[in-house]
Amino acid sequence: MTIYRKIHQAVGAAVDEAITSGALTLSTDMPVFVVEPPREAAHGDLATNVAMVLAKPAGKPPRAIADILKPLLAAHADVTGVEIAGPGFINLRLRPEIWLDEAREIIRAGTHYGDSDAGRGVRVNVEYVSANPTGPMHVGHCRGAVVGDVLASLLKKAGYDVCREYYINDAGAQVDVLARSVFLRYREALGENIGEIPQGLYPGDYLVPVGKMIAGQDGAKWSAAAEAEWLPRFRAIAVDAMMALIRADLVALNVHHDVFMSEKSLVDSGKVDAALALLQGKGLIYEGVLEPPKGKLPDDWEARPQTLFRATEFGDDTDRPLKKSDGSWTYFASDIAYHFDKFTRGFPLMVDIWGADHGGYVKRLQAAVAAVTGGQGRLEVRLCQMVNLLKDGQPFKMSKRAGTFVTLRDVVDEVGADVVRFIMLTRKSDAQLDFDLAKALEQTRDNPVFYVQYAHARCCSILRHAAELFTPDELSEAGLAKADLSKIASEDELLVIKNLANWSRIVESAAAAQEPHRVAFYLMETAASFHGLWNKGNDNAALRFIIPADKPLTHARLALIAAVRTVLRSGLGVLGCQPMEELRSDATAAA
RNA sequence: GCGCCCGUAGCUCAACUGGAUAGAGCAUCAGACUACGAAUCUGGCGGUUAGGAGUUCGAAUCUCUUCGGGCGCGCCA
Repeated sequence: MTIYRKIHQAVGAAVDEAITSGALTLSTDMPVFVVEPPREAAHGDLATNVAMVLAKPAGKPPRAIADILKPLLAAHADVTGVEIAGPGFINLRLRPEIWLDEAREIIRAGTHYGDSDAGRGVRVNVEYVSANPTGPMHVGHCRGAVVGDVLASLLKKAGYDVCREYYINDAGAQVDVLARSVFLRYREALGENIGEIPQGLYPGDYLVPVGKMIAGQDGAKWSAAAEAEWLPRFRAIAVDAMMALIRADLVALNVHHDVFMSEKSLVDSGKVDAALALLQGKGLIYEGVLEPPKGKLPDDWEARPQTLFRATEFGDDTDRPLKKSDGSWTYFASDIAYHFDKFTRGFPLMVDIWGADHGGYVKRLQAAVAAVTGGQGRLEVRLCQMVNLLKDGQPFKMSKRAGTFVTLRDVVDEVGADVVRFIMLTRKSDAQLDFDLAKALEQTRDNPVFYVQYAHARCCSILRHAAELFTPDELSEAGLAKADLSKIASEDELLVIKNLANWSRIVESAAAAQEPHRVAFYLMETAASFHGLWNKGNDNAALRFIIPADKPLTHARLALIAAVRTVLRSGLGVLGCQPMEELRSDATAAA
């Protein structure tokens, strides 16, 4: 159990005791309170707001409640001091050994340190990327891919049962366009001069090998055929080929999925019809005419009756069309079916990662999920704002093969997957992000990736040097866990451990808020606290980690270093970044 | 016109979801290497949290409103 949880329980027990003894009477249920590190380290080890949240239910001023709880908390074996401060905070001081035990626990747990059961095994489906299978991934997909991938890892670490999913939009009109584009490349492969790629088709030369492949397999049998004859085959082959490109891009970015769900398979299996029939049965579908959209009116707008979903009954601003004028389902309709399918596969909680340009779509799909699951399923959507790609402050253009856009591969080739991943998380996802490829490779303080990697490499460097004084056994994790940590006495060192002990709280709160960027910020903080400690040794040689004349002290400090390294690894693991053993030119990733 | 997101130090951003004196980096000023990597660190300067009103023990955070920026607004996905 973490220190925070332990003390949280102790505070809860103190309140219960006060209620039992009659000192406190609550008019409502016990409110939620927190135990957290105080803003000022001088205020103690931990602080709780319990007296303030109890003020109303107990009908007493916060400080009076704190006075009642103070002696009860002071009696706890781990508490060495209780102070009441400010409007009614209760500040606690703990035995230093508590923190030293935590350092030992970190080394023992390894990168599993920080694992939490807060998610209680709830099954959650995280859907991300879901780029259309019409070409390689472009830079615009980067952020959502990383945010989704890291959020999934974070939820898993926080105790959720996570499924990572990709939705293949292989049923829409854009796949017909893709097939026609490939057909052109097919004729080209047969020796025909196709000239310029017409407007409206995909011009990228990544389609050239697909056309060649079909020409190689099928010969000229399609060249004079009607579109209706060749279209199905070209669609299928083209989608497969594009998904192969996309999967390779995902591998390059170290992004993983458990399930690739095909929209076409959903349509073919009748699940769209079934889901819509379900809504029909609930009386939520009707034929009607929508008001024209406010603001600028589309030129070809005309009022006409449509098949509509009563989204307004579930909080949307207007009812939404389910069928196109040609009678086929809209994308919205198959999306309803898709999310209903997720729900029936056992995911009461669904998280979708979308680009901000889809923001207007959130309400209607949440309305649909509420309707089709009878309120049992919950959809949450995290929107990712745009990334402005720069190099030395100038907009970055590369587009070596794709025609008009910068591919994800261009970016990964330029700076590496680890850097891309980390930088994508240096802002909360609903804020715009400038990504300067030149700065991302700088080895300076203002490059957060480097800064964190440097801290990890420094830990490794110290442990390498320690091999001159200690046996491999003594430097193993088991050996370091046995170090006499009571040698660690300085406030600076304890502060570093207190920061490490925050890791599991960060995991829980970042997972609850679905904000993976908090992990990146925490790692920067952890790196800063460690770099600070390291430099204390410059001013005062007695604070250096390796003191050859005092092996027990050195061993204890090495254990502290190992704990720092462990938490950095654990955090980098969540981010999907490789921790670096060294950052020299011959740098290699940790095994 | 409507909806969503956003507005915090000169710049780029945090603030553990309502907590204490709003914190970091960059820039700027003043300092620290006979070392385990100074690619780092220590300190100073810098704020009416866009403006106004409200909710309560307490607001950057919640509500309303004004201003400013971004995205979206039938039969694209």
